[in-house]
Amino acid sequence: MDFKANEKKWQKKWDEEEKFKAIDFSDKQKYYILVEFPYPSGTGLHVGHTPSQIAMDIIARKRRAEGYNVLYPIGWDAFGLPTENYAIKNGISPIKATATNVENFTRQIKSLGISFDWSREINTTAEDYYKWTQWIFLQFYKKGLAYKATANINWCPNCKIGLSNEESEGGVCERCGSATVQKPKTQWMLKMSEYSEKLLQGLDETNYWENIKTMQRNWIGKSSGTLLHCKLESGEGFDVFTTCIETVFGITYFVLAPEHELVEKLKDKIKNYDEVKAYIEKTASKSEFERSQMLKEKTGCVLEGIYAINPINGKKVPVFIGDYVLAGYGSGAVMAVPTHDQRDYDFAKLFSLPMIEVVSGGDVSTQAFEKADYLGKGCRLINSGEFNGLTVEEAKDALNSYLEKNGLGEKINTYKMRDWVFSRQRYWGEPVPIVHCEKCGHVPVPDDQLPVTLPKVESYKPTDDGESPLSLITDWVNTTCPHCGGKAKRETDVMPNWAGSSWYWLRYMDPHNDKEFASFDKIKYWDKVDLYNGGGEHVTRHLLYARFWHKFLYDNGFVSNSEPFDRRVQQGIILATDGSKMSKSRGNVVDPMKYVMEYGADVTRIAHMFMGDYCETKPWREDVFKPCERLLNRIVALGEKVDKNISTQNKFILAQSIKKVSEDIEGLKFNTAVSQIMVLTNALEKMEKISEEDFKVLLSLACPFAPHTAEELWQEKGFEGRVDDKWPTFNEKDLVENLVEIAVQVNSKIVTKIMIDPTQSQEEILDIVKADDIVKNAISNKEIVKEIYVPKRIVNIIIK
RNA sequence: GCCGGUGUGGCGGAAUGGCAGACGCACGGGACUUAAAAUCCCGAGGUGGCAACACCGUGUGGGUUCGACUCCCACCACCGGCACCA
Repeated sequence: MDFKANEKKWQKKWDEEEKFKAIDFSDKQKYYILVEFPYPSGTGLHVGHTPSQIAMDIIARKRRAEGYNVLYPIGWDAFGLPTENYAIKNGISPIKATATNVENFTRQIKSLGISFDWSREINTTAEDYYKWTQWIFLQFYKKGLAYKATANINWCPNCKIGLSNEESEGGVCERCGSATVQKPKTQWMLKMSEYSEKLLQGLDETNYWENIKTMQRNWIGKSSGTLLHCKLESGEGFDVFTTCIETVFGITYFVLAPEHELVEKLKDKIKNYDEVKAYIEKTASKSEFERSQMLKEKTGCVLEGIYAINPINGKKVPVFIGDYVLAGYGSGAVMAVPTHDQRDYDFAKLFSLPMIEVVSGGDVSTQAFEKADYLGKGCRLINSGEFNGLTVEEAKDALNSYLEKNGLGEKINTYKMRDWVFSRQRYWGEPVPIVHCEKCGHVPVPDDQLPVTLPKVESYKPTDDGESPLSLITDWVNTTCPHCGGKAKRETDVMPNWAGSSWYWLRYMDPHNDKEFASFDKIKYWDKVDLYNGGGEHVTRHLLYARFWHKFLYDNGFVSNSEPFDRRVQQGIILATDGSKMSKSRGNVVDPMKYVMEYGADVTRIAHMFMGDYCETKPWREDVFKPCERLLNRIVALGEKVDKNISTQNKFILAQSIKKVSEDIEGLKFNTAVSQIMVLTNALEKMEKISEEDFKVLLSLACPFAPHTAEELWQEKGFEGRVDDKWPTFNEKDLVENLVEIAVQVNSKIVTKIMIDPTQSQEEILDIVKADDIVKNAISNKEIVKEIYVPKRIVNIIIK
């Protein structure tokens, strides 16, 4: 068969008959499969995209054959830096570049025979899409969850440009290689922290892989502890957060983050303010890179003349600032107990500060005796006044109630997860739909004026002060206030790349709706994404952002379910053939289209799946293409052996294959599913003639992997209907072979192998085994202590 | 440092606690061919042996069990994520 010609033929036919169109409100049970939509880069489809698209296509095709109404959509996550940079460099508009790339991607994906419902194609850069991205942003704004605040951006002092985290990995500018610094800038933020607990709890409602849940839990980083209300000698109050309130008697000093508001307030009382100021400035100018270099090396500065009172015992202790205390976590201040916290210990050594041991059972002469060392070991408090003698666990409770009763503290939870910096100083993104009016302040653009479209300028340049390129397009920036009609300026920041992907699965449900982002009825019908496939790198980014938006929409009555995705799975990363990372700069990127051209889509699809475990990281291999091509050719050749007049002689292997292939597809074990198709093919090849049933089962099982060839052979043989009309089933009783070889062990060593009828009773089988000459010989004159029979597998006779 | 994951022939990889190495690749031998490619058949974990066979084998060391790649404990190596989170 000419695979390639055949593939074109079927792809055209599928297109014409809209075979893969998902039907809203169909009576069939719905099944929603989602792959992360690609970023249409200029380099075309690569092997980072193809395995997941093929794998999910296999599941989609199986589900359709099983009678489901499958939604398997595709679209483009097209805002982003590469396109913007490409556009700047070549002086063409990103819109044009995107259109070209999308066209290219579409052609490539279609050539693989992926059964996407193209009628639902979306593009995050289309005005009728980002209109709704902006609309959702405004819902956040109206609920007080979008606000402006000063946050740091990665700034390259050499290029004079703000960089994304990806562009400044390791604290180095991707463009020029110089060290980046943190530059404060007023930016839009989304109050994601408010959803910490909901995002954490919601994981229990999902069927994500356990490791994905764990990663998100760690990222959210909940910890329970005590907020201790403290006072300075001079009366000013401040809070510290601690998870070890049992050590409160061991406080010998406090440390504030350099950015702590109290420092500025105390300016006049701090005797060494010059020194303090210098330290603060030094901290601020430290780049991410420097900070990571300095890791664990403590620095700090005492606030001379400032003392704080330990609320538990009224003791007066000094106050420091130190950059090991993070402004953004807890209350930005810590109580320091050097005996029971290694960081405090290091700091105390540096400044020769006193130490008080308050939990017994450790040795604090050379290092701290930390909570990981003492928790759950029955250690008791010392040097802690009336709390002496309590175990750590008892002391926690006792101290918390004492503090609460006396208004000195309360139990709280804190989270590592921060609010989301939602501004980018870029061109190619969704404009933030806010207008700045001198009189009215921030004014949201009214719904009927959405979308705020990007100005279609011929060229634009990055600014040299860190502002968005949009700020230079004055025609666009100057506008009128929707509220008072006076002069106003548009917000020039755009949204981050993650915005468009934070709700796209909802748009697929109703992609052409111009009244709402998607109708509630359709959202209710399609419900959760049943199976969501994506990359591991998105677990703490996109996947978390998406859940956040979805939960917000749920809380405001726009969607029907509080979690967007039911099952989340990950494909393994494909490495270069030598096991190194694939990258453009190394020039080792594999182009899957090369294989489609050489072998055709079906062989390429099977080869992708046969390469190894779908979920494991693995190098790309070429040596799987030949055997997969051979497999297809052998299946084609088997067609010649089909004899209408015979019935199957292969009940067992057919049943076994249906079971194995079905289960393996469900379990994402595509490699072993292919193996089983090979096993079945091998078995059928050994036959002189095969029945129609034999061949039909083979084609049906092969269809998700090699749909074009399966369709064609089905038609060629004149079988009824289409190959994927139904998924084959089997009878349990066919799974039982009438003769099985079992191993016979004496004292757990194999002595022989015997053919038995597995339907016989254990007694009968043991009798047959013991009648065997070799076995007889092995157990002669010995006492049989125990006999073990594992059905269809093994007999073990224990003798003494 | 913390949290995940992985470790099996020359290679990719299979194995509900039950015959380790399915299915393939590469390899060797053979058939077809003037020859090659393609295709087909046979062989094959390692060591020793002409052989039957024996011994050794799933990162390392222990343990549980009639029986362990699989379960438990300790450790090593590699990969991924987080990382001064109070």
